[in-house]
Amino acid sequence: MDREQRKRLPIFEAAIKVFSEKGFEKATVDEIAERAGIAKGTIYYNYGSKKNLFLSLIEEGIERLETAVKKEIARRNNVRTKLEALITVQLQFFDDYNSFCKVLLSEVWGRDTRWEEKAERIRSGYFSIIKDLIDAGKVEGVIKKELDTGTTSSALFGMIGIAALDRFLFEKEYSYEDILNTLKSIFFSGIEK
Amino acid sequence: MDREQRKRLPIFEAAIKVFSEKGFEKATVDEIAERAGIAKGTIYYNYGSKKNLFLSLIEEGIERLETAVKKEIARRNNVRTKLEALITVQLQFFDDYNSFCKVLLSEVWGRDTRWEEKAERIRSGYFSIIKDLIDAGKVEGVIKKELDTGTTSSALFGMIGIAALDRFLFEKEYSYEDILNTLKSIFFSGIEK
Amino acid sequence: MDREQRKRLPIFEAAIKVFSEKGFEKATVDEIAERAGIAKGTIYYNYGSKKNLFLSLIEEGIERLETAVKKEIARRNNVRTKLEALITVQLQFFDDYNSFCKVLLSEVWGRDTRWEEKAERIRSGYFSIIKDLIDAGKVEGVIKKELDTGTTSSALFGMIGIAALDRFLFEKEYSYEDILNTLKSIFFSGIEK
Amino acid sequence: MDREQRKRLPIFEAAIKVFSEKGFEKATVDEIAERAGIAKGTIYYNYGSKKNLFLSLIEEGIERLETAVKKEIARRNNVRTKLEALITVQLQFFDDYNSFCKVLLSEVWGRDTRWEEKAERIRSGYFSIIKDLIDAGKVEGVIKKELDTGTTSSALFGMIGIAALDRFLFEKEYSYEDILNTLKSIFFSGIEK
DNA sequence: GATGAATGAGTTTTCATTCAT
DNA sequence: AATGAATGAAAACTCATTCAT
Repeated sequence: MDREQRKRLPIFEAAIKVFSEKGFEKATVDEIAERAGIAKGTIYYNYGSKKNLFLSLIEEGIERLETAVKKEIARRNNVRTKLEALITVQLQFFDDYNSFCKVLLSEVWGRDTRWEEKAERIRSGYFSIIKDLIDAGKVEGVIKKELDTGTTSSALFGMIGIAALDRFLFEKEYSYEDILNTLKSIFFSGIEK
Repeated sequence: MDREQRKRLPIFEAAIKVFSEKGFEKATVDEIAERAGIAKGTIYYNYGSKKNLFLSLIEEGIERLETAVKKEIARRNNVRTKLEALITVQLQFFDDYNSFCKVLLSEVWGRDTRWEEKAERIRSGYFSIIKDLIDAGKVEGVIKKELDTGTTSSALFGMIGIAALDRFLFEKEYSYEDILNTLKSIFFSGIEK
Repeated sequence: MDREQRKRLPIFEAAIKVFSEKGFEKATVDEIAERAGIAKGTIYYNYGSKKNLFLSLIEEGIERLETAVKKEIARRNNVRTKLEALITVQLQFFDDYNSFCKVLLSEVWGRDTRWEEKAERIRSGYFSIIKDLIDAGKVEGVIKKELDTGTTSSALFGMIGIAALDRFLFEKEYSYEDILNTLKSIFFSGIEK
Repeated sequence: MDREQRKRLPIFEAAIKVFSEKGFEKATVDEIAERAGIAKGTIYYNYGSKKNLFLSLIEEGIERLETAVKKEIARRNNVRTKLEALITVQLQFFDDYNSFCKVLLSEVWGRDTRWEEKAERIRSGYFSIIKDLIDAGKVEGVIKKELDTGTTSSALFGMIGIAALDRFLFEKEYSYEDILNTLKSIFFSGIEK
């Protein structure tokens, strides 16, 4: 860990927690500083502004997701297994970082103008991975050509995300395996017998 | 329109706009009042608090969605067509009120503790409609029994919601028909050929 | 009871309660109206303003005290028994209307400029009764001439008032007789054996 | 004066003035800040709330009174002179800080529930000093045993307080010596010849 | 006479940001 | 590099008062 990280890391972790619990607006820099055990000024020294701290967080989070997804995808050699891997990794990510994902969904997907280009870049960056897979599947002939690629991609992201959040946040008990199998089953072959 | 509505309606409409544009926290009562063309005190006289105004909005919105969905469902006589109707109505609703739905998703589905019981009641109220249909389908034998009902319901809600928002908010051009058909196709028979 | 009183009385009683519980500033016209079971406008129709309602209350209260005191004083024929009567009546009054007296002490005696002439007239009106008795006592030769009349009067008012309030408001149990005897004993012959 | 005091002191002094002139409710944090020559936020940074600022003031004031009283009491060796000292110090205190005392009387003694425990602790703290002296006097045999201790204590506090305030606030001219002697004379040997 | 919906000036409080140390 | 006291703009909310009905 380099010198810069020594201060940045505790801030990062405290920020995730506070933003998750309170949402962007309700979270205060004071509380983040206190939980990180550093002075408020230090946050401004390192990140410049609350907004920028938040964006760094989101960026870092999505990067980790992207990295994990891309790594797993690279290890498979057909669209079907690549998509299965994507679902598994994304679900796992939502499970591991569900409070972060809550923020992601409500603050980044929920808004449009507020986070401007940066949020938009983050969003479309991840989506293009899915889109590329869908398109590849059409070319390979394993995915129905009549499906709209954009809709299919966001539908996949949405079904995993909302289902995951709903399970992880609102239900006390749930079977991770059941969720995963249900999602795969629906996405690949639909609900009908 | 009775007397009570004379002042309440303009507040309602202004509130929807402002909350949609800014989100709950960023929206100010001052702006809502100004846009409604009434004094700020009038909002407090009628709604008691900003939070309560927002909740009334959400409640009214979900009620309209529920009413529309239930009405269409009642007119069909099997699970497949009922679910098709639900998808159609929900997509239509997201199309008609997309800025309202953005708030809905980010403020009500995005948070847990913040809106407490009322938001929770609203959320689970709508979900139980979907769950009942899924369960009925399993009984009828047209839906795979191995699917987890809860996951299936939230997956459906999520795929429609996120796809709709993504299309309606971020894309300039989109085909409503394509989105609808894609969603139905995925949900009922999956993406695979 | 004449027509005017039919509306004024319930307002009066509700006002006493609310002002006593909350103090002048914290008391709201809304609450007074609600407790009186009439519309807010009616209070303004009858009293013109919150301040005026309050002042009417104080005036009426002091008038009752003055009347009771004067009546008892008139029935005695020497300063000693007149003063004893005054102490008894004032203590009784503070016991009967202790919440009203709390307001009296804190809002009228506690302030100077706020209630201006009217409060001042009320205050000095009651004080002059005591002063006259003290002076008469000096002339009669039963009261020490070296005592400052003004100081003696306010000291008497203060010892009764504060003692009464302290007993009636802060102590659960107290003996009315003990308080009365203690006050008389101190005022007439001091604490020393 | 340490660093903390550099900003706290001007706030303190401005607050005393404003609260004394207006009373707690009518006083505004805006005015206190303006008179202290600092920003409004600084008051909240240092005291947290208007209520807390007020309470700190009262606490500090009573502490000074208590300290002064205790110091003088300790220097005397019998109840009579101790009580004389108490009367002198309290009267002096009311003379020096009469505007502060006005607030003290109306906001702390006038209310019950509003300032809750803290105000109650302040009140009973001071009263127990007087009570202890009275009880000691009874034991010593110099004070009449038939007097109720509680009533005697509050009567003493009340006669000094109300007399002082009445003189210092409402009369243009008064003799400090006359007031002091009159109070002592009444309290120890009563008004009668 | 009585009402109560509407008002808007005025208050407390919060908090991101700055900057002297 | 790091700090944290100070700031001030902005926001939610209150409530005495008015006035059309």
